[in-house]
Amino acid sequence: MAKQMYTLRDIPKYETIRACAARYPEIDPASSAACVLLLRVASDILASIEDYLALHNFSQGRWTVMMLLYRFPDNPLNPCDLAERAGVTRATMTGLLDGLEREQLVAREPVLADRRMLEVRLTDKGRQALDDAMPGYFRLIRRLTGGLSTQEKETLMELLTKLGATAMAEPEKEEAGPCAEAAKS
Amino acid sequence: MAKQMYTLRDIPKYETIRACAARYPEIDPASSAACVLLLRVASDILASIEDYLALHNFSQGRWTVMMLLYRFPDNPLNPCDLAERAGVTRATMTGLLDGLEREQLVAREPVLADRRMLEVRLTDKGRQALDDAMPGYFRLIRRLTGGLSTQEKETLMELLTKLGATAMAEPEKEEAGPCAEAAKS
DNA sequence: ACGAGATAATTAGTGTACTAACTATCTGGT
DNA sequence: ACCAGATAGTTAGTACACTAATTATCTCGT
Repeated sequence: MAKQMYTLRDIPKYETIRACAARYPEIDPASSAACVLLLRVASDILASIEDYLALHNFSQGRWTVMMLLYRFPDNPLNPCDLAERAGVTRATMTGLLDGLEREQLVAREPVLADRRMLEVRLTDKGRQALDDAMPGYFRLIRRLTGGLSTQEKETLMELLTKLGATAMAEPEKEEAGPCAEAAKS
Repeated sequence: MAKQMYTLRDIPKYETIRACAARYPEIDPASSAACVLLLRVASDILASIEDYLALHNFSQGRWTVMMLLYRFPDNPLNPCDLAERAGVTRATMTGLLDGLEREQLVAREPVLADRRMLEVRLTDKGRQALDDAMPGYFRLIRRLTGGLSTQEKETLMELLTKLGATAMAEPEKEEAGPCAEAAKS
């Protein structure tokens, strides 16, 4: 049942890093240990989530698409929007939508105003599948973070925010066109 | 240059979660937000690392193998050991070793005592490649975590340890055979 | 009003990791 | 001594996400 690991790989083990510290002066053991631990915990949590979603025949990517569509029932999204919001390429989104459409969870429809675009909508079957999976999904997340008090969660989030801000201090590449950018709520 | 994301996908956005909280009583916004942020920061850090490794023609998986081999120069490892330590399946390890061997970074050698097994060793070329990449790798990690003080890193690690312990409270599946388990240092 | 360039979606091809099944070898109980 | 079952490594087939190239459509400046 439990998948080996979805995709976030094992990462050099803590001991490995310590062993190397003797040979490479660049190593800051505290930094390395924090990094490894962060990636490992994230990987474990992600694996749990993937395992749960797999029971409902969703992958993380497909689930993300469904959640996005669920959120904007009135304001249909096109594949380009979805790709940007989900953080994948448009090519990947094509594949995700192919799969979801094959199972009739979503439908693609032409946009009259711009024939390059499509509109993607949840079908009734899709909405149903989402309703079935959603409660358990959020129960799982609550359980996964249950070891921390509210205060601790806040502290964790502060530290992660700080960490994220530093870590992201350079790439932030601009990919392609504006792609609507509507409905920012 | 900067890859879209290696594999850890975007994960439902923070706003998405908040929007859903109104409709699903199971949602604990603090838990969800913490989870999303953790996965997002981990994903960003992982992407930075992958980008760096790609410059040296390593993937995370291949890098992990090289680090493991580097660490046990005297006590050669077999593919099964490597797979277990790296957290991938034996089949995946076969593929990683195929690639590394093709580029002459590692060598497979027969084990006389048990003809089912192989021993994997770093070649000189492999050791050289590792030496080239290692300093920058650890400088990157130090930079990525540079936004946190030593004290903050410690707090973060405590929280992550706690979180990880809870999150991992059930699967922990036993996969296959003992596979040596030697050299635990 | 027309053509260059931008944008949307797709297709083709690659890389990586998984499961399942297969081959070869080893081990231990009778 | 031998065979059932365990173990090591590989192969075959699948899934997913990427880049690059392709096709269709739109937009804007002259």
